[in-house]
This record gives sequence, structure tokens and C-alpha cells, in this order.
Amino acid sequence: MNSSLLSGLNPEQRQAVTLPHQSALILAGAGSGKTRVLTTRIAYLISTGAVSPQGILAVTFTNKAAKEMVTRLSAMLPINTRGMWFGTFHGLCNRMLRAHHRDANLPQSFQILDSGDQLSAIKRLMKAMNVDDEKYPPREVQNFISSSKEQGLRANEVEAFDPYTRRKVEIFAEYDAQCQREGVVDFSELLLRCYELLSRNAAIREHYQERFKHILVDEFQDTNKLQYQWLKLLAGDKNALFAVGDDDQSIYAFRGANVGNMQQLTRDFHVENVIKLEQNYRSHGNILDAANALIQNNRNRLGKNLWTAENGGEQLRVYEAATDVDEAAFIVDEIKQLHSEGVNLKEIALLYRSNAQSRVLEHALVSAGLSYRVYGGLRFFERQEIKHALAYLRLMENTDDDNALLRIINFPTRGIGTRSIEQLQEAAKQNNTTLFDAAARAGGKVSAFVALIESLRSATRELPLPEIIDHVLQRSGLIAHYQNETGVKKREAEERLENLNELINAAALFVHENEDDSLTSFLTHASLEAGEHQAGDQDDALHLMTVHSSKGLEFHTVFITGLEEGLFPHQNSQREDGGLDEERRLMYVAITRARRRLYLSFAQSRMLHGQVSYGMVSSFLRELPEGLLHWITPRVTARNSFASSKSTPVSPLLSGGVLAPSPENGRAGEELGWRIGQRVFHQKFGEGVITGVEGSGADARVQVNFKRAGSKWLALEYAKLTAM
DNA sequence: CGCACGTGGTTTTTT
DNA sequence: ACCACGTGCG
Repeated sequence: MNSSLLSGLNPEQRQAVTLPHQSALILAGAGSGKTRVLTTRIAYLISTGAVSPQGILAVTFTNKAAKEMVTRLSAMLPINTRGMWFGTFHGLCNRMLRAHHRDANLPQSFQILDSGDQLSAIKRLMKAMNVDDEKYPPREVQNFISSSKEQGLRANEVEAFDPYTRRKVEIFAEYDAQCQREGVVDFSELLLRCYELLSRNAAIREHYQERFKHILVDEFQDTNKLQYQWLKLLAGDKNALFAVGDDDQSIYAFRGANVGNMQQLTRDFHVENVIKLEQNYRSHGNILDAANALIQNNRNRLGKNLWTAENGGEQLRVYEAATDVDEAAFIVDEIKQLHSEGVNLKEIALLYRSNAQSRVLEHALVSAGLSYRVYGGLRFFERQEIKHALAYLRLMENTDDDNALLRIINFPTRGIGTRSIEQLQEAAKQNNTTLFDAAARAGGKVSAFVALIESLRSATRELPLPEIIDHVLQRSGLIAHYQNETGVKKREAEERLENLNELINAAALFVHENEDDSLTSFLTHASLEAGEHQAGDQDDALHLMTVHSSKGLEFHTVFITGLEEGLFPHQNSQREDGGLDEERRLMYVAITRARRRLYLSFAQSRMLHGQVSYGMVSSFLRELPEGLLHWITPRVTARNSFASSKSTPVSPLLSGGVLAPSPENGRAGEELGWRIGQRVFHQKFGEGVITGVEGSGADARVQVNFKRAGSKWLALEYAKLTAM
């Protein structure tokens, strides 16, 4: 065994890496070397001869994480990583389903629907079923279907006690039937179908159980019920399930992640000792102390406390801005300062709770000439022109794919209108065939389309992948279509042409990197790895992203912005069970992204949904120990008195200006000294902010958004309000 | 067919 | 405020 593998590991990491053949739960805090432990464990198992590389199944959630593991493993051991089963849940299920497509009752070249494809399939089906899409919004139906599948439930297993749900179940059943006819599977179907394959087919199940002696799972706290069942099935009663996760970083309950799987695993697999990795190698002490203090407010934690050998470092810098624009201006100033001190822009992240918040920040950054990258936009394989190109390829591969046909039968336009398409759908239904078959029997322009697809197919049969795509792009008319764009759309079309060209490059790269360079394989790749947004790693640019997408990353300096009650924690989270705890975990994730410097900022007012809204400081900020914080803006506890607020700013201590009240509200009640944005205290309701003023004299009323009690209208004559 | 205008919604997201 | 989507007109 290569003993250098273990050098540099702390005792807990070493214990985890060198565990005997048994199932384990590794509770790995932020920055505790989780990925290192996972990959070193694999390297350890292989190099001690405990298992061959083929005997390992390593599962992650993202392709990026899977790639990272392979890269790090091959740096540790000189092994051929090809043929190893490292991948995402979806990727691995896809692999099994391709290998056993007959047993899974799927065509060999089944196609994968991404969420967008799934939604259009559902809309199309609902139209055919005459379902009122006002009463049953397609998105809701989609959620219903996906979340049912993610619980491991088929349509006939979903409990439906009311007519509304029963109808959705009917749509669910029809949808699955439609997918089956068309030879396509959606994301959750990949998992469910694979689970069913393994549970129903003993021979296949035993084959894989025999093979995968060690199953390792990353980000285990993010697994849903179905994923856990799938893992259990593969583990059987002999194999070792090595799960690494952090319950404090569980931020995906809204998409079905079930933290309870961690507890469940310890029971199901008789895990006696949960190994905790609590030493953090990322952040300075004050940052960790803040994170620890915050997360201690959560109930039902498995429990762990991060510590570091580093010193305390700086205090956390807190800034209270008058407006969102001022907040952005402050951030820009600080970034300029940091940059001049030698901190690279790419070592700085601006985090926010919701995407809409990036706008103001971007505006300020553009004006300041600072380069930045926003994460989480439209991804390469999701672009319209790419989806069109792929639809041609998919239809060539599988003519049953009605989704693909409908996308391109009239794009570029070839005179096949809604009427003709309806006739086709009618005919297909009558003869119980696919749209393509129906089209083959039609005449005129429709048959010309069929001929086009046939000719694309025969002309490209012998060509290598990039040339197939090139041919299709040319002959389908896609290229010509975008080349013919003029006027305002010219620029957009040029970009689309570039992307189409990039698709050929992507195919060339794919052929270079993959053994299986078939079209089916490439199409699968396109669905399952929608592609990182852009390369651009070498540019020195700031990172702008939601707190969610920051998970797993780290930066020298982090700005957590918009720390206002209602925004972060988000308003909508209050309604959901355990919602506030999840928001707190989100804040925990945000804090622990920072290595050296952390800024926390909030604004007294910000533009939200086209309206100025007034918020209070986030309760999360109040949960941080004062001693760790350095208030850059003076800490204000008693605000200007009530009489003076008429003509002076809400807070005279603010550096920036103050919001002008909207005219109609500004007059009303103003003579009493109350105005929008004013912070007030009420004996019964506590702290709040005035969000509306109405009437005058004895009739004057104010609307106050109370932190605890919510929004209320109060008659000024009776209510005892004090300015804060 | 394609554009213009109107309407509703607006937390987080990977596969 | 802004965007995505759908309908109706030229």
C-alpha cells in the first residue's frame, strides 16, 4: 500500500479512510476535507487490494463532482479510470438501463427528456386529454409526477383521496404511457425504472450486488427517498455503503432531498459509530464561530462543531445600506479596495438569496468596470438553437419521438401550420401510430419533411459524429435560417450560429474523450450533462451566484447580500414546515464559503417586484454573536424621534440619501410624523416597519409590517407606536 | 407566419 | 421592474 496516501490526514479522516469492509456514515462539516476523504478511501481500498477498481460504485449529484473525483483519484493512483462506475445517480442509472434495455422494456436508443422537454410533453398530453390548464397548471402536474416518482411511486400507487388529485393521477398514468410509446424517459424515470429493473430482476440485481463491494456516496444529505432505496438495493446485505454528508448543509428539501436518510442509514446498515469530520481547513476562527453560533439555533441536528487550527482572523464586516443601490455601491468600493490590495477578483464571491438580486449588483459592477461572471443562467445544451439541432438528431435516431418532431417539423418554417399539425395528430391517434408514421402517409409539405429526415439519416449513416451534426445543421436549414436574420435579430442570430458551431466542436471533443462515440451516446451526454455555462475559469472575474449554487465552493472574500427579513430568510419559507431551519442552513452554507473575509450587508429599502419595499434586518444577522461583528455603519438602536421624521431622513446616520416617499402616501398622515420606511415599536406586536400611511387627523392609519406579527393596519389615534 | 401587445408571476436547482 | 408566455391582428 502506498503509505503516502494517509499522510497529512487527521485522525478522523484517517479512521474514515481505513475503515474495514463495513457501512459507514461520515458526517463531514464544511471545509473538512470531504472530497479528499472520499477519494482517498477509494484509493486506499484499491491499493490495499481490498477491491478492484471495477468493484467500486461512486455516486455523486453533479457531473462536476464526479469528474473531480476521477481527476483526484487518478492523481493518487496510476489506474485506468475507464470502465469505472463513477457518476451521477442519473448517469449510472442510464448506464444500467442501456445495458439491460430489454429487461427494462425500453428501446436501445431511448432518449432522455430534460425538464423543458418533459413540460412540453405534459402540455401536449393535457391538450389531447382536454384537461383545463387553468385548473391544472402544467408545471404543477410536472411537479406532481416528478415528486411522485422520486418517492418511488407509480401512478397506481399514489394515494388520491380527492377528485383533483385523482385527475392528476390519471394524467400521470397517461403521461407515462405516452413516454413509453415514444421511447423517452424523463430524469426521475431514469431512477425509478432502474430501481424497478433491479428489484424485479433477481439475476441483474445479484450481478451488480456481486460486483459492487463498495458503494460510496457524496452529499448523502441530498438524496431523495428513491435514491436511497436504489442504494439499499445495490448494497444488499453484504456490500459496504460509505456515505459522506452534512445534515447542516441540507438545502434541497424543496426538491425532494430527505435528510432523514442519514438517520435511516445508521439504522438500516447498523452503523454504530458515525465518524465526524469537524476540523475545518478553510476558514478563520471568527467565520467558523459565526457559522457554529448560527446553526446551533436549529433543532434536530445530528450535531457537530467545526473548529480550526487557524487564528480568529478578522471580524465579520456588517454594512447597513439605505437602499439596494447603496448596498451595491458599498460592495463595489470594497471590491476595488480589496483588488488594489492584491486579492484576485475570482477569489471574491457575491452571494444572494434569489437571482433577481443580481441585477442591481451587476449594474454597479458594469459602471465600475469590474468583470464578473453570473452563475446559473441558461446552459449550453438548453439553448433554443441547440435544442432544435438536437431534435433533428433525436428524430433521426428514433422516429417515435413526437416531442422532437413537433419541435422541428416547422422550424425553420416550411409551411406546415397549426392546421396540418393538428391533422397529423388526429391521424396518428386514429391509426394508433406515431406522428412520424402519420406524416409519412401525408402528402405535400409534410411528406417533404419526412423525406428530409430520411435523407439526413441515410446521408449521415457512415459519417463520424461531428460530420453528422455539420451535415444536419446545413441540410435542415437551421444555419440558413439564422444567416437570413436581419435587423434587430441579427446580433442574436450571430450568437446562435456561433453556438451551433460550438455544438460541432462539442461533438468533436466528445468523440475524442469517449469510447462510445455513437449519436445516441452523444444525445445522452447532451441531456445528462447540460454543460457548464462557459469555461472562463482563467479570467479574473468576480463570482455572482445564489447561495444555493455556492455550495461546495470557497473564496477568499464573500459578500452575503440582502440580509433582510423576508428575503433571507425568504418570506415563502415561513409557510413551509421546517422552512426556517432550511433557510438557516442556507445561511450556514453561505458563511462557510469564506476563507478570510466575510461581509454581511442589508438594505433598508429595495426594489422588489417593481415596488420599493422596506425590510428589517435579517433575524440571522441577529443570531450572530455581537463580538464577532464589526459594524461598518454605526449600530443604531434608537432612531430619530417621531416628530422630526417629517423633514429629516429616516435615519440621519445613513451616508446615502433616503427614499422619497411616494406622493400619495407621503402626504397622508405625514403631519403626524409617520412615514414609509420608518421603524416603529408597538407594545403588543413588537418591532416593525411602516409600509403604508393613509388618511389624516383622527382617521390616519398606518400599515406596519411587524417582524413577528406580520402586516397590520393601525389607527394612529389608538395605537401606541414609538419610533425606533 | 410573425410580430405586437397584454397578462400574470416573481425562492432556491441538478439531472 | 422585468421576463416569459399566449393571443390576436396585419
